Amino acid sequence: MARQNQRITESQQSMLSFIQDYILTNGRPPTFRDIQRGANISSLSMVSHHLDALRDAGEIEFSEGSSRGVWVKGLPKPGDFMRVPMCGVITCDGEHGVPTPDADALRNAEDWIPVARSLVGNAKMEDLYALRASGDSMIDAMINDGDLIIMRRNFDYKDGGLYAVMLSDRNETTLKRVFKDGKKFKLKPENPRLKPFWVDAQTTQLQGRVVCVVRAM
Amino acid sequence: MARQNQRITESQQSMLSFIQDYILTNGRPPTFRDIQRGANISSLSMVSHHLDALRDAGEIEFSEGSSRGVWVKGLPKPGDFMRVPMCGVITCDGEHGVPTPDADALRNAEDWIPVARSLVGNAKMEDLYALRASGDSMIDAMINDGDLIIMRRNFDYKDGGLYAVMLSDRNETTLKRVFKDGKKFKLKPENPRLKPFWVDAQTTQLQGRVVCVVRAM
DNA sequence: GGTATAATAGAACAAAAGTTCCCTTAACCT
DNA sequence: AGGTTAAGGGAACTTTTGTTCTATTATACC
Repeated sequence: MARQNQRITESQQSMLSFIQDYILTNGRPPTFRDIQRGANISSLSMVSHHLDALRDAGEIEFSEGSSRGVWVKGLPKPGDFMRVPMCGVITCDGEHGVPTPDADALRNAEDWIPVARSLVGNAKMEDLYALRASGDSMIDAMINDGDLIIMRRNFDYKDGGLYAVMLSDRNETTLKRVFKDGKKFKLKPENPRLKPFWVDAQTTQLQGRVVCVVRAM
Repeated sequence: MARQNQRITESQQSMLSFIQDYILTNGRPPTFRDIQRGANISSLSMVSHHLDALRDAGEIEFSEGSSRGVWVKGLPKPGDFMRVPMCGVITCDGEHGVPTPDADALRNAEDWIPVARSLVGNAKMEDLYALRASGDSMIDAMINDGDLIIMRRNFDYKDGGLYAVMLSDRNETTLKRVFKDGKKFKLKPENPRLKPFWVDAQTTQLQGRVVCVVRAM
């Protein structure tokens, strides 16, 4: 039986760190010989042994019979993330409003924000874009100056969500929490200290849904 | 000269999509033979040709002479991200306050949140943990019910940052924006409608710094 | 001290994977 | 139609890389 089932030795630990660093640095797993060199293991068979031990200990997993098949458990994989194009600034000063970029603008953006897929639900990458909030005009929606706002085009309407709302009669686009109320929309600022108000559904367009707000500090 | 410097053919495009999908699904790049099978390319030499074309078009990059060396440009790499352990809930009702887990609690957390490294600056992974905000008691700090708060132990003090502040005389821990003001700390709620107040630096401990706030909707 | 057991080193081997060559087919131009 | 050029197909070849085997050294136990 494998004695190493519980604890791993020092050289196995250093091997594990090397493999993790290698993956983080190079974006792909190392070969056995990469590991031998990088973690100062004396022979290839030792690499193989230690890998077995690490797998028994539940630290790594690897697909046998194929190259570069080692992976450190729990390490994030590229598929856990998406890139979202950065498409401008929300000022909400009435003049600019909330920008709604088209497909071309999305594809050719120069700035891309990496975002965990778990944050954006089942949204397709083509439908997502990011905006930067400017000023404190969205403080009612609990959005602060500098916040990153991730928006989704082609959303499925969900009552009570935050939307980029276009009021065509006032020629104004803002972010508000939206509820359907017969032939009217109830627009409710996110801040509970402010009162909701109603608008006519005919003169109202929901241009995008706020999927996520990120504030780095 | 290579004609394909500008545009890529249809089969090259489908090859590119396959490679991207493969990386996202498997977490490592495909081999030439994987590509041949997966993208229905008739021969290995065609795979090689198309890869050259895609590289000339700036769509991919690859390290020659080593296996699984293809990478789609712009695709996020594991090194772009970190995992942050989820360590409980902030209620801020005076009874619980803001939890401050120790190193062991961090390592053995059951839930891990993937976070873009660009969000957390130069913080080490061991110093980061995540909390879930509960209730609207932190609305003054522009933090809403359900928000994900990423905290950092072992921070370097930065004037004007959001901190988990422990007031030992009141036996209370809350999140506030902090400024040094002689021998006192000025604690300023994030909401500009509320007034700041001062506390004695001696009876005050800064237990952690808020690095990032994430709100999924 | 001797024996059994595990750890180690080194090399050879086998499989996987990248590279190249040559011939065929299609497209294009005059 | 003929010739030139690009695209495609297939296979052989070389390098990279995973696997295994055996002889050797260290360790533990009696």
